[in-house]
Amino acid sequence: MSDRFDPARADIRWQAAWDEAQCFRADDNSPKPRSYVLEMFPYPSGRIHIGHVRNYTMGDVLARYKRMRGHEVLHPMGWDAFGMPAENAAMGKGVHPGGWTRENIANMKAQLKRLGFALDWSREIATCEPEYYGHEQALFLDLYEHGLVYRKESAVNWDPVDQTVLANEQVIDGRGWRSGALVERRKLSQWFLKITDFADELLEGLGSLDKWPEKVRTMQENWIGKSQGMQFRFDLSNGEQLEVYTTRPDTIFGASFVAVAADHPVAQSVAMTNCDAAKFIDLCKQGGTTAAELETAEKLGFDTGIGAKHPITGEYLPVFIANFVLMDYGTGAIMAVPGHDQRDFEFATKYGLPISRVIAASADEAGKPFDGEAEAGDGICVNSGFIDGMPVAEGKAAVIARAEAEGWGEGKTVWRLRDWGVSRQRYWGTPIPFIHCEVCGVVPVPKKSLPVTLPEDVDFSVPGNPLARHPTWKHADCPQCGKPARRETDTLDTFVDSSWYFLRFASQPDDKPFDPAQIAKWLPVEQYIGGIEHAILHLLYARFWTRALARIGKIEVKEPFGSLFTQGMVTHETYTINRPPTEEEKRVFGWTDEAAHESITQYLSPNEIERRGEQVFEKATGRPVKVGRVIKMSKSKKNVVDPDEIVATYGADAIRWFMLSDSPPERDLPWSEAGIEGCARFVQRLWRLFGQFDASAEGEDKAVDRKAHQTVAAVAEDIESLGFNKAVARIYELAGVIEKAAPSASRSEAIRKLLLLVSPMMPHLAEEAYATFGEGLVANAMWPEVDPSLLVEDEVTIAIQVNGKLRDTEVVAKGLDKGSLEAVAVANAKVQAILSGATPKKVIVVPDRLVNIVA
RNA sequence: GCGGACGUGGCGGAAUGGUAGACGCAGCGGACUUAAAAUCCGCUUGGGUAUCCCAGUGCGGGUUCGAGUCCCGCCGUCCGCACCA
Repeated sequence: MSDRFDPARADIRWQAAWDEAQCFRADDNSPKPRSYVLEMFPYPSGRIHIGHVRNYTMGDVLARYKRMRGHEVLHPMGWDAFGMPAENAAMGKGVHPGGWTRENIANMKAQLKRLGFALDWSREIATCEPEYYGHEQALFLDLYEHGLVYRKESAVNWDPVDQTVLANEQVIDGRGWRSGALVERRKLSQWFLKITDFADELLEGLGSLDKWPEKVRTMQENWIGKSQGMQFRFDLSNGEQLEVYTTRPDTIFGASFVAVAADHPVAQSVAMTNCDAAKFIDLCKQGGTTAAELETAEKLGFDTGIGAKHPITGEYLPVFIANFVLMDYGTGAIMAVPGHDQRDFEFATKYGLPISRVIAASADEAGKPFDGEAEAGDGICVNSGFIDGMPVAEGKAAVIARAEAEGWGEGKTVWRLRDWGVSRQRYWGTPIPFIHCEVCGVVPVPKKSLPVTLPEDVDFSVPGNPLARHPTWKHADCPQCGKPARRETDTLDTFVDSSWYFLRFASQPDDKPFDPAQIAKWLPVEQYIGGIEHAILHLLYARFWTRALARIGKIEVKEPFGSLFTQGMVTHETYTINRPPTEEEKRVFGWTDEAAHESITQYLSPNEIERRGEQVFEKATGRPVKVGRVIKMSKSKKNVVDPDEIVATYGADAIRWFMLSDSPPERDLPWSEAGIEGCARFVQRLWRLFGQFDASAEGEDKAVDRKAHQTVAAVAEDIESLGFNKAVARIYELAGVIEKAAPSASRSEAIRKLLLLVSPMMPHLAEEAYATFGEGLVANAMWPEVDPSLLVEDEVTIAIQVNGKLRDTEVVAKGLDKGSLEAVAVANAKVQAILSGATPKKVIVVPDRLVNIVA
């Protein structure tokens, strides 16, 4: 065995050996217990990001570990290959989205291979290939046949200059990212999936997901947003009725005005005759469509002059059109209670409307003024007629009961969850398989004609949807009447692609999306791993899609992901230097010489800096560099590192080890050059240790045996709970113990165990060393057995406290009874010194842990 | 704005309500070496009148024999918000 482990040679050698032996190919017919380990598949942006390395290393360790425990493991990989970046590349660089994407996939696949992941590449899928999206179209038609797909009008961000629909991320401060034009909300007829039909199920289902993080379940619960409230009607002064919904019927006596959304029919009809109202509605249409934008915008309103008769007091309340009322939630109209809703409070303050208290902590506080903000909390009803004195919950029920008795309203459950709009006015996505016929209306493409494929010859020289302006593609004959008709030119949201890919991984027949029998065998995914940023949308859509397929009888499984883990981001320091502006910049930005002394802050990449002791300098110029905050790696801040370069310098095992070390996997992991060097040193340290394996060594070393068995048991637990950083710490400890131990059979056996323990984490090093043992591939080895009798210690160190403060420790036999422990503690010299003859008031004894003497 | 999380040495972190700082990184000292690298050994929360004592887990309160952990109120940071993936 050579003294140094050479990753450059070993990585390639063992990756080839695994390929050759097809170690990681999942056998659909295996009799072994199954484990489906899945990491969220990547968008093929071109290069693997270090965050991917972290994600896939975690999954890989688990997959390899499960194999060692005798499981048949499905660990697949694919590409979420549709989406905007490919179109942006097409517009920016003049390349075809398909060519660009496929090239990226080839590059990233090679990068993943260099990291030595135990993936079943025979099941690789790319969502942009007709072999995948054709099946998606078929599933979409199945949902359509079962009434789960429909069309309705919905708002999009419209760029009036580029004449195109913008994604939310393309709207910056209310303006289009390319044109700079003020964005408008415009309505288009679009395709929707009836996720709201499943709102109850999706909410209920969360209860069974006990292996999901609590926070993700809470976020989904809030997102679905079930609320029980009251829907009721105001009689308007113009003779019409206005239906409103409220979650707080208990505050009805505090209503001081009524507000409707800008696109509410009442607002529209006012606008017909009142041009100020029409102008106001136009004003409301400015800006983007995101909730954050709508809710942080200044509260604006327009008094329609209409009065709404309060159903209990009979008083007339003014009706406003308000920009903070959402048409999509409830009825698009609200009763506003400024005292107990912050938005209403701000609005009332601005427009001088009454703010009255109807909830208070107690009856005596009925007259208490507000402290500059609404009070949304609990309490009892005050100034509220027949519900005075009732707690909030009781007040709600009483008001609903009265409304129902008098016929002007009723209790109603309302969901925050909206139906899923899947139409995208873009090229690089799954074509929606429908045809618009003037005679027959909207007609599905017959399944035998699937897939509807994207045309290759498209023009990205102007903004907008290339499908819509393609000269021939959209012309198709109506499948029903045969007359010339028009193809749907919208494509599907890419979240649809990622809502069923885990099913296709488990089974991929040519003639249908999947084989239900195989789905039943592999699903649910035993462990799903990905970023927290997918906590709501992707995970909710995938749950919905799975349930929808179950409801229409395509599969049995209802929840796709049995256990979910959300990993943290990889972060890095930022480096900046200040430099004076160039002549060019002075000219372009119009800086005068006086202003030009203000220097420009420029980011540097980790490659462009060097450390000399504590200080950091720019390599090229030697100027001092300012070290900034540790933040998420991003291209704009240049604080990125390239996994390929790391692998080339330190080897795959070192970067894998770094990804698992130190930070708990759910938290952020700060990348550091020093850290990766430490990992590379540990790889070599293990190599030297493995080289000391001596099958002929004799003699027993109980302490080493004990440590080895304890570590095997603990690391197994840590891996199963994805506590990789804890497993890493234990492996360091075991390595330290073995290094200090004298040669013995126990020591050699401990070295063998250590090798097996690290093999899921550093598979190349482990193979290289295991090869010298002559026992085949470690990838096919079994996890070491644990002797339970070696797990327990016979002595323990207990803490001796006086008044909860540590004063000493004592080593005692494990399991010593309370009385003896108390005697040991009281006899302790330091305790005696502190007590100085006094009798303890009380003694608390926790066996094997501590004794606390209360003096 | 709404929803969700997080906060412990110089840094990443460990700690079923029971010895705070395991383990790693960085740093310092030493051994080996002509020298360097590599490797090995030791030290490393702060303060003090230093074999000992005091303080200490973002801040302020509380529960408890005992709180990093539980409760209440702040402060700070991060993530999501439906057309980024």
